[in-house]
Amino acid sequence: MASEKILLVDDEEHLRSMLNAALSHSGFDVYPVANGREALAAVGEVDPALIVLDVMLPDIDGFAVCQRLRTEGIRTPVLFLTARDSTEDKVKGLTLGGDDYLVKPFSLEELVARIDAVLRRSGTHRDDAVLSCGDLSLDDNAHVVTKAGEEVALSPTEYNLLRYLLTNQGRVVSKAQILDHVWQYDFGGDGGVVETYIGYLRRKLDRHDPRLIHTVRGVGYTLRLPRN
Amino acid sequence: MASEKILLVDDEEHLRSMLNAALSHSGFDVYPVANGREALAAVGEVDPALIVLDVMLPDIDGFAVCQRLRTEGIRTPVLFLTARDSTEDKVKGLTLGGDDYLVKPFSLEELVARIDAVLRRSGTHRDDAVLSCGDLSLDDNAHVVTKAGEEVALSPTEYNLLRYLLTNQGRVVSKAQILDHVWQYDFGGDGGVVETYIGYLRRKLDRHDPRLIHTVRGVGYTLRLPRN
DNA sequence: GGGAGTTCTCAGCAACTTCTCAGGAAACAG
DNA sequence: CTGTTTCCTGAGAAGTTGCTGAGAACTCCC
Repeated sequence: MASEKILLVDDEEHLRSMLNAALSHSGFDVYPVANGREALAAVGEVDPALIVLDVMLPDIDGFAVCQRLRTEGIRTPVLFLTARDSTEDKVKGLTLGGDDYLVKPFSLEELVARIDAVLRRSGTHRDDAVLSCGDLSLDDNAHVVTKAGEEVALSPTEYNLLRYLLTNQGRVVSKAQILDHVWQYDFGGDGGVVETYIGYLRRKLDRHDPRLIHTVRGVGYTLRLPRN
Repeated sequence: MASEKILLVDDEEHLRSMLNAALSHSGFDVYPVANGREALAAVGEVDPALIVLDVMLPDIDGFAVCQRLRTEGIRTPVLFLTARDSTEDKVKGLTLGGDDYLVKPFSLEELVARIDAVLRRSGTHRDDAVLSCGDLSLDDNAHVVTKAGEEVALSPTEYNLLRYLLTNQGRVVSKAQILDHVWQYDFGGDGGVVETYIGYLRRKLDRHDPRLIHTVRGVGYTLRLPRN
C-alpha cells in the first residue's frame, strides 16, 4: 500500500497519541512530533503529503511554522488545529492556499474527512469522494447526500454519522465505536445520542424497503443492502 | 502452526490463569504478566501480535500503558478489559486505532471472537471471518447467520453458542464446556440453560433434514453433517 | 433579540432476551 | 416391560435494550 505520509504536530501528549492511533489506522503513515522546531526539522526528512499542525505550540506557533515553510518554497498543504477563540479568525484567511483548519474539539471522522479533502484538492488522490450503497450516495466534495436521486438535507452530525456508516458498510459498528469516531473526542454523554441520530437518519432516508440501516441487537448497527 | 503471540496483562491471579489456559487452548502463544511495569518490559522482548490489557492495574493503569507504548511508536493492537461500573460509561477512545474493549464479566467465546476480529482488522490474519457447515454459515464481520441462503436473526447468546459449535464442528462438546465458553465466567446457573438454547437454535435453523445439531446422549452436543 | 436549525437528554413504551421450571418424550439398563 | 435417567419443549417472570417524541439548551444568522 502506498500510504500517504502525514506529519502530526501537537504538544498535547494525550491528543497526539490518540490522533496518531486513529490516523495510522485510517491508513496513513504518521510522523508525530511535539513542537515547532521538531516539525521544521522533520519536514525536510519526511517530505509528508500533508501536515496536521496545532496552532498553539510551546515554541514557534503554527502560523510561523507554516510561514517559514512557505518562504523556503515548501508548498506542503497544512491542516491547522485551533481552539475556538481569536486564533480561529486568524486562521480563516489561510484556507486560500489549499490549506484548511479544524476547530477543537473535533471528531475523528471529521479530521479524516478534511485530510482526504485537502489531499484530493492538492492532487494526491487518496480515494474517491463519493461513497454509496444501493440508491444512497454521499458526495464528499459537494457535501451532498442523495437517496433515490433526491437530494436529502442532513445536519452536520447526521452527515458525519452517515459517512462513518458508509465507510464501514457491511461491518457492524458498536455504539462505542460510533461515539469515538463521530462525536467530538471530549464528548461526555452516553450512547443514547447515537440511537437518536440513527433514528433521524432512518426517518430522512430509510423509510422504505429495502432497508439499509440495520440494528444488530446487543452489538451495534450496520449499513448494507439486504442479502438477495 | 505459526501461532500468534498474545501478551496477557491482569493482576487478578485467578482470572489470569483462566484466560491463559483458555487462550493457549485456542491456539495462541500466551505470555501472562501481572502489572503495568512487567507489561512494558515484556512488549519489547516478546513483540506480541496483540495485548489483552486489564484497565485496572496495581501500578500503572491500562490506558497509561497503552499511551506509553504509542508514544514509543509501538502500535500493537490492544484489547482492554474494563469493569462495568468504573469505566464503561465514562471512558472514550477505546476503539481507536484498531483497538477494542470488553466489559467484565465476559465469556471466553466472546474474548476469542474479539481477539480474532482485532487481529483480522490489523492485518495479522488468524483465519477467515466466515464459519460454515453445509448450507449454514456465520459471517463474523457482518454478524450475519444464513441457512440455505436465508438470513436468520439470532440473539447474542444464540449467536455465541452457534459460533462455539461451529469452531468445534465434528467434535462433541459437553454442556459443562459450553457453559464455560459461551456463558460469562461468573455464571452461577446449571446446564439447563444450554438445553434451552440448543432448542432455540434447532427451531431457528435446524428444522429439516439433514440435521446439523446432534445430541450425544450422556456426553453433549456436536455440530456436523450426518455421515453418509 | 428573535427565529430557525441543531444537539442532547430523558421518560415511556415496545420488543426482545435470558433463565427457570415443570411435564412429557425418548433412550437405556436390567 | 419397567424404572431410571436424560433430554426436549413450552410457558412465563424478570430483566434488558432499543425506539420515539417532547422538550430544554445552544448556536448561528439576520
